[in-house]
Amino acid sequence: MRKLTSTNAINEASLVRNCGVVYALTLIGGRWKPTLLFSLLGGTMRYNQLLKSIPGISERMLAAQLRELEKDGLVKRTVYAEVPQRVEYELTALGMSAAPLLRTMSEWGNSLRERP
Amino acid sequence: MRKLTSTNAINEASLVRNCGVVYALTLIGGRWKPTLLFSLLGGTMRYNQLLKSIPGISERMLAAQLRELEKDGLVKRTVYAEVPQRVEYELTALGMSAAPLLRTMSEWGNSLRERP
DNA sequence: TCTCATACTTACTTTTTTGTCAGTCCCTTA
DNA sequence: TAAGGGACTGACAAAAAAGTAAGTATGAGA
Repeated sequence: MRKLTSTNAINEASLVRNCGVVYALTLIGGRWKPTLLFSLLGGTMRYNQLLKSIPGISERMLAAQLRELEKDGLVKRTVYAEVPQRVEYELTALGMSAAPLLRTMSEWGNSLRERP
Repeated sequence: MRKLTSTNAINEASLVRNCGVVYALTLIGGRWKPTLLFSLLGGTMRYNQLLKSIPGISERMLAAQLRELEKDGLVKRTVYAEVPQRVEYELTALGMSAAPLLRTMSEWGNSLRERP
């Protein structure tokens, strides 16, 4: 749970306000978010499909990160009135707009990995 | 302190290994790192100068984030044999190479901020 | 010897994030 | 009536990140 009046929260809020990078990090910086975004760049996926395709992720974290991405408008969640239940996740236009950024980050990261 | 055998650490390590984005986030994702990088993009700065120019940062966090940036090769620390002590921080070539990425992130972040 | 400036450390607490795991809800078919 | 699939949720615990405050190191000059 977040404590809005902690120094930590206040510092973070102020950094987010003043810095687009920090704000971007709140959107894509969660433990499993880059992986989720990459998965969804490949197309729409169901909850269980994501769960099985991402090694190590727990249901709680999957649901939590998806909820955040949805709240931030990067991901759209669609429930189909079927049995058994079917819920699909896909990137919104905003989510798609992260693709170039993810690519840039990935390239920069990988280039820094290979060094003496 | 880090506990190398926690599920958390294992998950993180595996994500870092498989994903350049996650690796990039370990380099620039700390609370104060984007701000520090932006400050240092403006040129060499001393410890106290950074401390005073970044509202809210504590000495512990400043020193810690600088040490991480230095360990990762993004920042160079130079000690001058003077009295009183003088320590300067500047970006390395690797640190400079983050500039386009920071700009991209900043633009993406700021563009997402303005929405209905 | 005492104080000063600069640049940190260290020990400890609080806050936040992540992980574990059992339980829920909604129908449907046996 | 029970079992089953799919998609979660909740309570609690562990780990990690961040914050607080006081202390250390160094040599210079009063």
